[in-house]
Amino acid sequence: MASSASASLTTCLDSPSNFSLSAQFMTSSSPSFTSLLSGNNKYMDDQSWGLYDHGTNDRNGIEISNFLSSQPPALPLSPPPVSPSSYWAIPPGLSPAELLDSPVLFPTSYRGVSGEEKDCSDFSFQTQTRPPAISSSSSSLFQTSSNSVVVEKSLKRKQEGWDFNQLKQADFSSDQKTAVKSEFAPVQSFSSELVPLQANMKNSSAPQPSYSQYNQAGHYMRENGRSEDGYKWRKYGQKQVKGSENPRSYYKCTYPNCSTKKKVERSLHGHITEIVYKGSHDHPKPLSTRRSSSQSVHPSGGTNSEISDQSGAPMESGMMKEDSSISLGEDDIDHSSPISNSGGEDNENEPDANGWQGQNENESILGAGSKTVREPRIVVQTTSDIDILDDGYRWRKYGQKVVKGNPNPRSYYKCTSVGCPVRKHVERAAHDLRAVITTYEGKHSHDVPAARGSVYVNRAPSIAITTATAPIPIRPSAMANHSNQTSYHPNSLHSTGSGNQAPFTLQMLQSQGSFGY
DNA sequence: ATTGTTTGACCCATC
DNA sequence: CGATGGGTCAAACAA
Repeated sequence: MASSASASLTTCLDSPSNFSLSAQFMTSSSPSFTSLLSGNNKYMDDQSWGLYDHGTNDRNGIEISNFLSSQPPALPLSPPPVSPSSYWAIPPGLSPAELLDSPVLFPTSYRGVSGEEKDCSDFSFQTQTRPPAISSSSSSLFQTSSNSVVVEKSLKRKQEGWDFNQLKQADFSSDQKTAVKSEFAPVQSFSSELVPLQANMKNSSAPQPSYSQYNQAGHYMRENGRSEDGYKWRKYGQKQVKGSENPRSYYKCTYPNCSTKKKVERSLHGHITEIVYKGSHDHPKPLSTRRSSSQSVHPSGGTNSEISDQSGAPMESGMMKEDSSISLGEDDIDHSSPISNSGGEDNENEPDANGWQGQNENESILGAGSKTVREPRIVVQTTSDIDILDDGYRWRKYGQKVVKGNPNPRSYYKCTSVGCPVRKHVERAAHDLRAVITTYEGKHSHDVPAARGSVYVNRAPSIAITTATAPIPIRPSAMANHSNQTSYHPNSLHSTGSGNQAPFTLQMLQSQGSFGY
């Protein structure tokens, strides 16, 4: 395929310390996203990959703190109908789940490859997806003939000690690594299981929640019997795996004849530390009762059962098509969660406790590109070139500090838009100055400012992983395939410098709504 | 009655 | 062949 698809994986990080990597995949040579993700993947070793190229991954010693989850591949192996949204649909797994569900780009959080993982055979992505926002949508783009996709990431949180989220850190401490693996499934949507985490992330600033709050993740997962990745799972076993104090749960998709399974490891605090998907769903996601209200009415006036997919084919009643354009709005986010709160504001002062160096002067615009993460609560990106981190928003630098585990200062930025609580911090990877780790927190309450540049250009292939802690409003079209998962990182969506273009164009992305789809 | 979880036992692959 | 460990089964239990 001659298309270059840049895919961003968004994952939710439990804590600021976590970081996700955003990567843009150049598929000109046609490595499928899946292939890229899969272990053994030669592409991972390929120098073309910015991250690896620069040795920013675990192999190089970079440790990433918590990784919440990844998303499974629940996607149809075949490309969706023509809707742009479908292109952007991301597979589940990379939700981690839904994020991965989406075909093309989806922000998935990349936890980085744990040092344990050798030779990058396992490429781990962690994604925490906020409940709705994290839909993995990259399925189409990443769809490949390959049946196996392994996204694994284990990152050790290296940053600790920041008051910023002691709570999170505490949890993380227990989570030595988090990884998401997707086996056999080309696309996945990140499991929504991550959603809870995101919610928690969102509240990072709030009074420290008890661990029990974190455990509420399970709540999301069980809502209506389905996890946030949109599928319904039945737990059929649990074991204590040797070498890990975290119990591993085994789930099967409850859809008739669907053999998709997933293994979920959770920390003692309930955080998902690893998700491994096996198999791929050959059916649409079941409609969730929760969303049914918003989905009940089709624009055309039809009911769910009458909704047609992009190709005009009738949708199976009771099922939600992967690439449906149903939007996951705020309603999908559980704001009532004890842990959820205004997210963002609380962090304002946190830095102070740790030698925070406030700076209100430097206003910097990190991103010129029109694509940006719209509302990821937390987005961590690791790229080989900081330029690709542009997100289109305007930022004001308000502080800088050196965090534990990384000699490089982390600068802190706040969105300059009035009333917008979004913040992000950027730092060079400890082991590779060429790698930049950007973490977003909060969600933008506004659109991306007029882009200085409409086209985002990657100088080098990179892997971007973004994580969001809080639900991100998603436009209907954007969420098409990943209704519940991760937020997409704009950067990942940007076209790369390669001559091969992805099936979608920037315009398509823009027209698709937030997340630059 | 239905649905989902828990948990000990069993199966099987690997060493 | 036995030990080990991961994965699955299925009865019991809970909501």
